[in-house]
Amino acid sequence: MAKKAPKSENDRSSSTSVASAKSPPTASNHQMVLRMKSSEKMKKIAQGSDVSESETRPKSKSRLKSKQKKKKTKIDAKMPKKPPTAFFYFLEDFRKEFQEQNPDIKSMRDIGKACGEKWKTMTYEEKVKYYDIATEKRAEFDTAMAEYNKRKESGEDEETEDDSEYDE
DNA sequence: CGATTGATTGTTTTG
DNA sequence: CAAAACAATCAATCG
Repeated sequence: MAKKAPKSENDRSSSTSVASAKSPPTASNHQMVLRMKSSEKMKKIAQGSDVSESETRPKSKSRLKSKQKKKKTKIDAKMPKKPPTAFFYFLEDFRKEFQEQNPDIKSMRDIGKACGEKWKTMTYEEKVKYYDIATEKRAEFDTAMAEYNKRKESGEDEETEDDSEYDE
């Protein structure tokens, strides 16, 4: 049911393979552990693990304070930027549809909310599609990070500190 | 006029 | 291991 008709868009080859494939070429170390954990989590969701309504909602305190901007983690001359997550990819697609279905909506905050809800309703298979893309992206990112780490180990005396980074 | 917030979740980063 | 931060996006708003 609800089997999304194949859009004959097999550019990504068999992406509907679900978790069967799951072949993360990564093998860093601690990172791998974390990644594996993620997989476990997904499995949990796939099996449909109840709910967890208690979603800490700090309302606006932490969010406000956080402020996505503010390079606190300076250092980053070569620090690879974080690639968009699966959710973001989904957003890209969803955004277009959402705008078409809701041309009245203007901002993304509304879309984001809608996406979040829909995202939760999406099944693992559907999400996997985006996960796959994100995974690929991360693979590239991993390489970049390897160099970044290397560079750091090689000689990170200046910490890529160009100018003055004395607090703000 | 410019920069920032705002909202979503997922990965990244660092301690 | 855990928590904080940030990733895109774009409209609206503050200064």
